[in-house]
Amino acid sequence: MTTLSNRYQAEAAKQRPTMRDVAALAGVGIKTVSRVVNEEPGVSEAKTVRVLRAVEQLNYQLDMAAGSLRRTGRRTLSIGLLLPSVANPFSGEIHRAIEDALAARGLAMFAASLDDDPEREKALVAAFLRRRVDGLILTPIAKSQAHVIPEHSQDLPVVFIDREPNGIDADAVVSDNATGGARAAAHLLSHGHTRLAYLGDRTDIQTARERRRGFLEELARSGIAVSDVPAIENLHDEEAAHRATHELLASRNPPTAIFSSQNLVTFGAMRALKEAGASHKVALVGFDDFALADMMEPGITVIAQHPERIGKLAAERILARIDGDQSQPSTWVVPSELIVRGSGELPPSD
Amino acid sequence: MTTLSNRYQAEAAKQRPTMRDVAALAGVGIKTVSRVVNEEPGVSEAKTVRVLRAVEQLNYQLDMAAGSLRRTGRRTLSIGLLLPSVANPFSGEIHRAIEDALAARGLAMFAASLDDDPEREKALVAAFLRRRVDGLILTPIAKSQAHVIPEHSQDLPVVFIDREPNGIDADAVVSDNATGGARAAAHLLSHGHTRLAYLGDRTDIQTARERRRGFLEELARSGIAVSDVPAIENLHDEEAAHRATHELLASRNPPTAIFSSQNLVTFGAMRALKEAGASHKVALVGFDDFALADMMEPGITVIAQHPERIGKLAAERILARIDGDQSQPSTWVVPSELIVRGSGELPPSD
DNA sequence: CAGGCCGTTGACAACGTTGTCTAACCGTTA
DNA sequence: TAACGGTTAGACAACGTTGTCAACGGCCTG
Repeated sequence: MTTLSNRYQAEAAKQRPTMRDVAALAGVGIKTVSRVVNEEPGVSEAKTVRVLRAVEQLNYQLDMAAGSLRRTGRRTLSIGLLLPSVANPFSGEIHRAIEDALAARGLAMFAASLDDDPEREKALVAAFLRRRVDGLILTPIAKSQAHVIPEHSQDLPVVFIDREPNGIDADAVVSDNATGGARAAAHLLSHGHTRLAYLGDRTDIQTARERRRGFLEELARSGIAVSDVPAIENLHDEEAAHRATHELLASRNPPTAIFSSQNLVTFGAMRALKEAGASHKVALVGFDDFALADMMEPGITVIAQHPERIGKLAAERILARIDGDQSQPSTWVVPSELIVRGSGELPPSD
Repeated sequence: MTTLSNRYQAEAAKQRPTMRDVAALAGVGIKTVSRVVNEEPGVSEAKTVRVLRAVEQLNYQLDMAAGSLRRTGRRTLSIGLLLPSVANPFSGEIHRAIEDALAARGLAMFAASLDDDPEREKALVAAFLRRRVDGLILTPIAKSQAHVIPEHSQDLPVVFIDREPNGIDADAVVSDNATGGARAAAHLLSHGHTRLAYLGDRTDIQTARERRRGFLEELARSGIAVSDVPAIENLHDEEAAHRATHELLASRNPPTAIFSSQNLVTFGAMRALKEAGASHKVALVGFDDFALADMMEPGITVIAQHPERIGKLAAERILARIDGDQSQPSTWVVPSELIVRGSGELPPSD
């Protein structure tokens, strides 16, 4: 029975060849095949050639999973990446920068989207853990990352990106969100604005809170009564931001300058300003750069982040940890940068 | 010696727990643990509870790699995705759509960027094969995919996206590139243009050739002398397209309408038109939609592709193949759509 | 009360690889 | 010639899991 079904399989699907097959064809032991395939030294020229020829002939492909099961350290040469969404251009650039750094080491990347959902964060981390990734790079959203990282994985390298983690002591690579917010405030103030407004993302997102804090603190330092500054939050999509901007413009005492703390919010604000014919009247500074910002009318002044630097740094950190770096975890901050394009330099309209 | 080093390891790094550990703690056999963890039937309520408690207590995580090594069919529950670049928004949307469809089945995705480099295509396909992915979804760039897919992987589900493969008979999901190109031509012709130009991507990219073909064939059908239509190709980035557009506008007999066959090319053309003060004079239709196209002045008319539908279809195909669908491979075509926004409806300027 | 059946359970081998260890072989040297 | 060292080679166990199968106990049936 067993014999029959095995034979059937062998004939029907001609099983994928294993090292044993290669060894048989080359007339050597399987360990010799292993040595050749893994480019280990200590195999004679003659046998190396024979093995390689057999590999070629059978089209043999090493099974890394089987190998890493036995290998000391159990390296799978794969790492897990958890992003807000792979469809998000900012995430995409980080992803690419990480890939470039890790591919050079032969590491493959699992990628997944969290949608800023704490439940997904937990489920996807678990899924990657079950696949025994050598490291984890993630954008946290759950309130705490402590119960997400099982204690037994404490030796698993983890690097957080874009947002700092809570309840776990690990490396993080982030933008200088508060400083960037302050930079936006200072820029608008320097152009004479005194009636400003803040439009921001969900308050459970750490970066949104930081940007708001930096913005408002800078205003306070300059003597603006912060209680009078409209701060409309929890705008998670373009439509919400669009509505909020229209309401702001229609209010009794409309702002002469707006700081939008995230791309989709900036888009919503731009659209509302355009519809209201106020693109050239109300100043706008957005957090995070985007394609075609310079092609708008006026060009959109932004606090640009550097996703490629965030990704590169995160990759360097995870590689260092994988290589055994035991130093104290810490947070790396990638500076943001003001890019002047017109919308942020409009003077107060009255 | 061995005992010593084992004990050392056990104490220093407290090895990740295995089923054996869980079984010992719960006082059951390891097969019972396996059954509980994999939610197989045939385990009494009492033992199930004891096993789950032990799993909890040890923070046990199943090792999927070890499991798939033994499991019949060797499913790894992972699939490989090869895109032009994960940083490319079009690719990102496809990626996301695929992820959404596959995550529901517990499949994880390896993602990698090809950069339209045939060598990378080969290397990355091999890397995914070594990891024994259950399926491969890729955007081909090499001249032939035949030697990329080893014969022994013929039972490996493969779906091509965005471009059709050569030298291998497999499922593909693509946009109607030629029809889209023709649609652009017809649209511009219907607005009275007779002096049109084509700006296109590298000619080794199949979609670029198809878009060009569809565009020119439609012009020919309408009696335009195709030999007089400037077709500037091999524009792979924005800067090249920008230069090409300027040259076009400065030529003796400049076109009154431009068809740009790819996003970066469209951006370059837009920028050149703006600099030349011709945004409202020379009509422009781009292939592929992009964020903020409606916010430009004028809005940019495009032939929109549907990356989310391409991704969804590709995911459905790979799942069907994984589930054993043996039907003849074929190509699914996702229709493109003309989106009218202003730039494509400008009349001939003289 | 014997026999049979069913629901549970766990011992065991096997998946494809790599680490360990011993064997065989070669050429040197005493 | 015997002993030795260095190189090459392969037999074997083990990694953590799942498929197979036999054994157990309880219950029903005749």
